[in-house]
Amino acid sequence: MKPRIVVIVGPTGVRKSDLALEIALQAAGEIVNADSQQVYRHMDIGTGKPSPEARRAVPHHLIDVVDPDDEFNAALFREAALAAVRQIRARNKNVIVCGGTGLYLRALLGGLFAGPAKDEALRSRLEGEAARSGIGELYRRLKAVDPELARALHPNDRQRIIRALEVVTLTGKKMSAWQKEHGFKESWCEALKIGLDRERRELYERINRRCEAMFSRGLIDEVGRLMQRGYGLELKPMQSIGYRHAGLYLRGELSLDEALELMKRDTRHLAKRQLTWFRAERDIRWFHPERDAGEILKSVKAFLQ
RNA sequence: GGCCAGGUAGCUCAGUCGGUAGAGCAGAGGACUGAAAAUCCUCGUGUCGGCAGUUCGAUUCUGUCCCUGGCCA
Repeated sequence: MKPRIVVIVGPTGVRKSDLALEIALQAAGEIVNADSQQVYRHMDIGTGKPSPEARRAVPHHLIDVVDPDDEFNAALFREAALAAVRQIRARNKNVIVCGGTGLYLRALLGGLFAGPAKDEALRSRLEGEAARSGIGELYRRLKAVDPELARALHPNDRQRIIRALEVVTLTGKKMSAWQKEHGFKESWCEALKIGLDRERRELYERINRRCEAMFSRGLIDEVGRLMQRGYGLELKPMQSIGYRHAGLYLRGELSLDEALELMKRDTRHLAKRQLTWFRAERDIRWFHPERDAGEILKSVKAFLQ
């Protein structure tokens, strides 16, 4: 019989973490983080990690598991998250997955096709070509080797075009074929997916205030400390929301106020993309984080027995 | 009080040598299989400040009034 796990998703700032904590306390659970930024050590304020008190009250997994200059991605996430799930279940506790990174959640619940990891050398070669002859050239090549995927991608989507070329050259098999075979079908659990959302105005208000709070709690200093440790602004997690803005401020390219306003805007945009992702998933049950708190707990308990 | 510059999309502004208007940002919607807090796509009708005049026709010209900013009193 497949294990039952509770999954809490939603846009940034909606109040997922508090609710996950509440559920974990009430349902003898432990939390598995599914946020692509909270995995990094030393990045606390800007990623909105749960507080030390919360982490003391309930074990949180997949937080602070890699350094900012370590490689991390959806596949590594899946592996580590599955290991955490095994541990939790060995302890006879319930698994509460909580996070806003749609791809990570999908990778965890449905798997990824067994394609190759990224090949730095190949990628930079393709990047170089794109820079020289334009991404259109790479798109044309993709169209020749994998017309089906090319049709699904926009000619400007350089990231996906390069990944698709990487997959064919490394495996000799079209990415569209990999995808069709796989289809995220590696389901190993039965998930109760709880989506959290609230009125857009209110969500954006919360995001704005949260960004302000992050600034006043010392986001700029946190970024300064990361740089002192030798983590440059070019690193992937240092380019995430809040960190890149603080970096631009520290380099004198933005005023404090501009940095804050841009961070708010980019966070709002992120929330919207997250909502687009999760709305497309048909098996999510949507709730309001406060108004429906009682109902959520009830359905979680019923689901877990 | 006088002079000057403005009042056009939620914001900043462009424009129409008279044929009822368009960019950026904001915002909305969407895509997403090892970079995902990333990457990418789509979406712009609003008494063109009010009233009157000239005109076949005014947001565009004229007059007047109102508002905003600056300078001078």
